[in-house]
Amino acid sequence: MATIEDVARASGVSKGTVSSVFSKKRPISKEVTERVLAAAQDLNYKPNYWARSLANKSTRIVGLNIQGEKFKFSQFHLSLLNGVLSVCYEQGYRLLVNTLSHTYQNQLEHRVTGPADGEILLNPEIRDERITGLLSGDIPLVLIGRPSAEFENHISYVDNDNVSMTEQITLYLLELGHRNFLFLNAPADRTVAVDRASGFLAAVMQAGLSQSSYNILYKPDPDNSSFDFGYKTTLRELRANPAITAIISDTDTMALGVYKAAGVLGISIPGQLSVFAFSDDSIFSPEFTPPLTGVRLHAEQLGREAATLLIERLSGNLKTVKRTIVPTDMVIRSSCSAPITNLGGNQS
Amino acid sequence: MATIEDVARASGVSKGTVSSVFSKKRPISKEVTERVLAAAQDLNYKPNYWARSLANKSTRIVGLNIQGEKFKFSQFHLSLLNGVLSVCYEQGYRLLVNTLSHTYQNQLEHRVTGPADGEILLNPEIRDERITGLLSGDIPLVLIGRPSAEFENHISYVDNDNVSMTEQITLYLLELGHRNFLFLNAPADRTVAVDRASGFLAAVMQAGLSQSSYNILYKPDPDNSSFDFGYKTTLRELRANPAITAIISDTDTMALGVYKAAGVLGISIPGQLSVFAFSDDSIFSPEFTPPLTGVRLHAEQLGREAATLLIERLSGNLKTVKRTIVPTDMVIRSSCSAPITNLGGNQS
DNA sequence: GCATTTCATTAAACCGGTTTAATGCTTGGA
DNA sequence: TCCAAGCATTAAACCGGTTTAATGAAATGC
Repeated sequence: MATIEDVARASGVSKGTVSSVFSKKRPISKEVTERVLAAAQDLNYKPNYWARSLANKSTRIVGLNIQGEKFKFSQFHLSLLNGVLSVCYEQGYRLLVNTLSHTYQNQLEHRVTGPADGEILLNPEIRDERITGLLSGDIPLVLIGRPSAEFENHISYVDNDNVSMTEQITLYLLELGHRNFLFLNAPADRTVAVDRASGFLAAVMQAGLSQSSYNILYKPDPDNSSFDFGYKTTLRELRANPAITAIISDTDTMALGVYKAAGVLGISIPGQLSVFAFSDDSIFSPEFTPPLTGVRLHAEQLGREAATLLIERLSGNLKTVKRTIVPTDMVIRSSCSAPITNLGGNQS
Repeated sequence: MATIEDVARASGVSKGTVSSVFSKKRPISKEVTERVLAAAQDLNYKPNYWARSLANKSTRIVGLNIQGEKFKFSQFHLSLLNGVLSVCYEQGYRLLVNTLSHTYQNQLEHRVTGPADGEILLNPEIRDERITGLLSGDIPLVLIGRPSAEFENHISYVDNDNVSMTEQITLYLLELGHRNFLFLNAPADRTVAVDRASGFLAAVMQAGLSQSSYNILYKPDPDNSSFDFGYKTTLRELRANPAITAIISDTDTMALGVYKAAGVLGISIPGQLSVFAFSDDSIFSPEFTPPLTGVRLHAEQLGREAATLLIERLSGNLKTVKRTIVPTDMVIRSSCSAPITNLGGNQS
């Protein structure tokens, strides 16, 4: 590949001039510009990305940091990614997906500064090593999801209002008459799970429910299939406690597992069991049988906002820490209804 | 951020030595290594990615080239991406998603060499400018999907056997007794659409069907929603020609649109209309009502193979052009059956 | 008409690493 | 004991761009 030196020589000017022609950072006479461009064309020259990045101290690359171990993109991430990408597209940024195993990254010969100008970090955990790691390299950082309290005032983030949202949807189910809940929550170490649990608890406490009338279970591991978790857990819990009339599920995929379990058990939705799901972002949930009631998190907008926030910061327009709350909205379809009144009394 | 120079000074050795300690490319005495590492720790030093890439002429970044304009990831791409990422993860490569508008990239000041060591190119079109562009920069290239004939022997690619696959599924529908088809194909400028069309045509010709008994329509634009296209087109075509008994649809999302249209028209699936879909990779299609019959393309494996091929090439183990065919398999569920025998005769 | 400003251009330094060729020191063999 | 080989280390060149300070020519002011 031809270098700037070659072009300079071929067009009889200095490196600096060629540089200016390409970067347009300094005026060059029309005549010289044309001569340089012609030579560049001849030699099929393009400025080298890395040399330029090194000198400019900027790459126009945004990093997407997903948790390391064998991560799989889900429906939710898909929308989120589309949001991030659309902003990158508009702003001329490339997106780098960080996918390196911890063992790889911890090897001495692979420990380097990130190639990106800034990072978007997904699914923050309670004490997230990634945050401290990135913070020490002082590259701009935006989270999607709330960080743990210690960082809350030091990092920009984008999130839904998980606490009050969950409180509201629980109230909705309570008003329908439900008194026995199974809450299939996100993995326990993630802040989103904590927030949803506290919103849920606020509502059930307010309604004066006893501890025995609800059960919060956490998806064991991000690697596990949501569908399987929904299916198996529902099967087990519903057998153990037939009094349950409402299940709140982490995602629509998980809800599908709940549907399947209900089918196996011969339990009708919503007649005998109401199902509610977060993350109603897939095109499929309206087509469930029955159509799924849930809350739309607007993953795409979350992605857009996060990318916008980060790029704002990178371009120097934003100095302070900023928090963006993306509103959610409930979409009521047909998977939740009043429970069949059980005249035989409440067993625990 | 501390540089290698700082560390060298602090530990009383030369830059070269520090470099060797970190890159492990040359032995350094244990004593010196420890001294350097201690100094690096003190200064919170990490080698600079860009500088290293520049000197090494390698970035360990794989590029994913999606077509430029306002691309949205679909369910299919999701699986594909997961496949690519899993290989990157194992091999210590980062993934860069190329998302720059053409207008941006064509600006002189933004025309640079790619930051990636190699590229995976998605959805090749008949005469794909991206291919010639990348080829001239002679960076290694792997396609997912068949390139047009001119490149077929010059580029490695991964693909399904679209022609014979489509022929087979058409034969399957023919054997069920269908004689009037609507084929909702991928966008016309993509090679996959050409291949599927020719497989379809081979089967219907073989069966001696006249031109009036089938209709191939192409999704107008990659930006359009598959769901909407499936819905609106089915509505229109089925009204115009009620003789149609089978619809072959590009994706499961599109099939969902077909379902919806059938619902609106009061047409039962599979009783009055059989629906078949490519790309049965989503977790949702088994849960359609009725469960969708389709062909699994194994998008994740396509992604894995492509990434593997590319990385093999990058590490120098592979010199020649290679072609990988990922087998497909039909998953027969309940959306296709024999058409209701129409004793009233065939209208065109 | 002369001093001054403006302007395009350039040589050299710089970004932060890696690598080559040279250096001096220790080993090993005869 | 002497010379060759092996070894860790270093100074300097290099990767391919950008940028600063200096230069000389043209344009401007009075």
